[in-house]
Amino acid sequence: MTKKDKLYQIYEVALRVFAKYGYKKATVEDIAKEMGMTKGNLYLYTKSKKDLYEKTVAHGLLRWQARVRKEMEGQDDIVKRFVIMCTKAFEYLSKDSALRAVLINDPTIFPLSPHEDRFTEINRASMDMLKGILQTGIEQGRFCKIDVDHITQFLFSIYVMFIIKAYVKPEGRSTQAMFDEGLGLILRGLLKNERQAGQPAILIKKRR
Amino acid sequence: MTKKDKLYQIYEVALRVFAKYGYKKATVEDIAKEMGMTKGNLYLYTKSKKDLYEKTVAHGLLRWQARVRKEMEGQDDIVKRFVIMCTKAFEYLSKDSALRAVLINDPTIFPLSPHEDRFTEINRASMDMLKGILQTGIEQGRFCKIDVDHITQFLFSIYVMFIIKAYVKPEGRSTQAMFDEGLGLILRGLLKNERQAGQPAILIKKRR
DNA sequence: GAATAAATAAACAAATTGTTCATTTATTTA
DNA sequence: TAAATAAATGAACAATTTGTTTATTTATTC
Repeated sequence: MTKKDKLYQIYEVALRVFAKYGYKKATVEDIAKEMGMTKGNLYLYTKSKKDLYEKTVAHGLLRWQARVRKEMEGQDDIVKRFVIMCTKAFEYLSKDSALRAVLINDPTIFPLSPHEDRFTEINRASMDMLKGILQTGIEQGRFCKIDVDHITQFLFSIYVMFIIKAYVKPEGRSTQAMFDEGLGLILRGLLKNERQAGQPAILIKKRR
Repeated sequence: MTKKDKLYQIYEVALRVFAKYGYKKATVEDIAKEMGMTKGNLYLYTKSKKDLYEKTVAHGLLRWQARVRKEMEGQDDIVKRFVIMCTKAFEYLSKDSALRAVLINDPTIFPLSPHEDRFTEINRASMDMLKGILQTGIEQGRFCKIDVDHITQFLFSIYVMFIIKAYVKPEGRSTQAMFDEGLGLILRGLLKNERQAGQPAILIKKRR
């Protein structure tokens, strides 16, 4: 087994342990035990507890990102790609309970203010993905000619807000409907008037 | 507020904290904070962390017992009392998630072997309750003339086994059916042949 | 079988946590 | 009101836990 594989395995295990106990109450021995090794050995793979935590969270965020990327690949219609990206990115945390728990325990992972973001690289990549879609949408004449950079920032901010409202500090059950309606509104703002061109309007799948 | 009330409040809070973190990861400061006091002050009410834990668990067990007692009071038919006692005692933990979590985290609280039992006083009282019902059942000619002491031990042992199987180390979903069928069987063994006397047979409510 | 890598267990320092105590703040009683 | 009692605090201390390092052993590779 290569060192990369082992690290992957460690991050998976560590994510579960941090999810279960939270950063403070989780010990490196908890993680080592769960890995079936001694903590001394675990330190061959990591610099410190803090470092292990940050790497573990990054691992979780990257998996989230990769999952969304993969879901999008199937689609070549750029508008549908946009919708899939939004919906899949939003619903992901409902299925990854470990990462969700870690996020609830440490909301600073996904802050509203970019200057407080410890995972700028990862989130920049997400924004680039979004930006790319907006750009090709415009090139293909499907989206209006918007200010791509600012709209990317705008949409990503909304996305972060939704994640916080839905998973990190959940209040009611209305967030889902809010998301569906909000996405519909944004899409209408984004789309060139395809309805007038006789094409059928894009519809967003509503959930129950 | 009297000292008894404060202690009651402390045990309630401590039970929740021990349920959330487990004995090892819970700190007396966690409990003090949740109580809105300093740990120094908490030590005015308790001898040590271990002592607080044991008292807290005892508190939880006594509430369980009291709840069952109260449920029984409504009934004066001794056979129905018996059935209510069994079913309510068994289903209680499904509603007390805090005590259940503490039990899962520390199975030694409710051991199969009486000589490992740290809460003999409480469990003795439960057995006395059971014994009393058997005795009056016999006196009223509803139950067979069984060896009350040994049958009390026997039934209590089965009860402990069921609690472990259903809540402490749950395996499948069949425990509920097992309980219903088992109770039916035991009741038939216990009852004097009322069916031959023309009386309607006692029926146990089956759950879904 | 030498050389390298991976794992261990013990050791140590730093941090946390259990426990005590002198002092302050609040409450009761005279 | 003032003395007396009780309740709460926060700092201090000791004991334990935990993060981190290192010398040594075990496994793998060449």
